[in-house]
Amino acid sequence: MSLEHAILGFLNYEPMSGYDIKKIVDISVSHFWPAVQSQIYKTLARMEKEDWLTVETISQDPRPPRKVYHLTNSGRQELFRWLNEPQSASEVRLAWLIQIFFGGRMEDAQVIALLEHQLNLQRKKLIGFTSIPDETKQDMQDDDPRDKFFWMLTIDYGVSQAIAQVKWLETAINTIKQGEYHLPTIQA
Amino acid sequence: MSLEHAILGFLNYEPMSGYDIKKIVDISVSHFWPAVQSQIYKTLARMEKEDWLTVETISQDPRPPRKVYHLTNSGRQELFRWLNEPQSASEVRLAWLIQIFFGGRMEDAQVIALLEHQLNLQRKKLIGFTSIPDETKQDMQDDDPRDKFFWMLTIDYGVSQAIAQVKWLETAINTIKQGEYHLPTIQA
DNA sequence: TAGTAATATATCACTGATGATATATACAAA
DNA sequence: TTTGTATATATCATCAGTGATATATTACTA
Repeated sequence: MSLEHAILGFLNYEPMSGYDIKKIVDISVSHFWPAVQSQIYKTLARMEKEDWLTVETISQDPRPPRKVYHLTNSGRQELFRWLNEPQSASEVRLAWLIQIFFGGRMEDAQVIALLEHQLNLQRKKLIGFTSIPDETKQDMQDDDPRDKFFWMLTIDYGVSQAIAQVKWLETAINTIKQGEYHLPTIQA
Repeated sequence: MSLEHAILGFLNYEPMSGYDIKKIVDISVSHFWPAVQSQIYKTLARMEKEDWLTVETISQDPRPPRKVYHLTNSGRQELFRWLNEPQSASEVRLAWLIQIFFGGRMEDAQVIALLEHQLNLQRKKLIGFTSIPDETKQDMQDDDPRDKFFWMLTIDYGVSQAIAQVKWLETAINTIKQGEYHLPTIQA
């Protein structure tokens, strides 16, 4: 239910339409909290019922009217209540790792192919991350430098996790290629 | 929909009841694909309808009968079809990172508290990971060494991701404490 | 002796998220 | 000229997953 709170956070910057929110979600938080359009619209409707938002309908005939959402005091309160609430463990679902888990029943070559596929995906992700700042430099010109700092911090998180994953994938591939079925050394 | 395929994988080891599957999921794949009991039972029922499984009902009156599920040829085919299918990007949803994203609208102390909370969670996770092999050593005695190798590989993945996260959290906390709002250096 | 953990399954309301479809206009590029 | 993209919203079937509740016995333990 954190999409609600992400939306509260964005509307705390400035009033926006569902369309605006979809765009900003895509370029900012989507790498750790994706949201499709239908989910955003449904959530906005629910939030309005909860009196966290008010709608300002700006008709622009004959185009569909812009429904610009504004944060209410109640909504702002809910945002800051939630920002103080420690969140429990992060949710992760890795279908590809289920495949690796059952790698014992596959040929080496097949497992390696799956790992190399993930390696490609992670490398592409890394390229995507490093290109985000350039793409959005224009939009971020007038942003608060403190807001910008935390934005960049979340990108840095994605980068560091992707790098760790690339390294793990490379090691795993090499271990299998060398035919060394020693248990990987676990050290914290 | 990968719970289905995880179940196919486990039943490929040997026939099991829903109860057995719940137990083995908890100690093996739950750190990257958690499943509650109701979800497992619902999925088993669906899989039986799809003819991927057959049920052998072993009555043990007056206790509820054990419904032992067996993989069919069709189910085994589906398992190996899926094991060959490259999976797309991994799903991640990190509510706490949404909070950090909006850290610009919080006091430093508050953001640091949130980061330290995550640091604790990750450190506990690491301790949990390193203790898994001891806990399950008995159960794994008679396991295939190749199966065991890939099991340990997935644990190693969790460990490496957790270590990377701990390092990132420590760095982020220090950066904020030093009041240095320089953008973190992104380097791939 | 009372409590609780383990064994084993069944079912249901709910919700977050997905994916598809629909409508309608303006404008730029091929 | 047609195709695609951007603007902007609406709705719906479907599903995976959660959480709660229910039943019923055995066996251990405080």
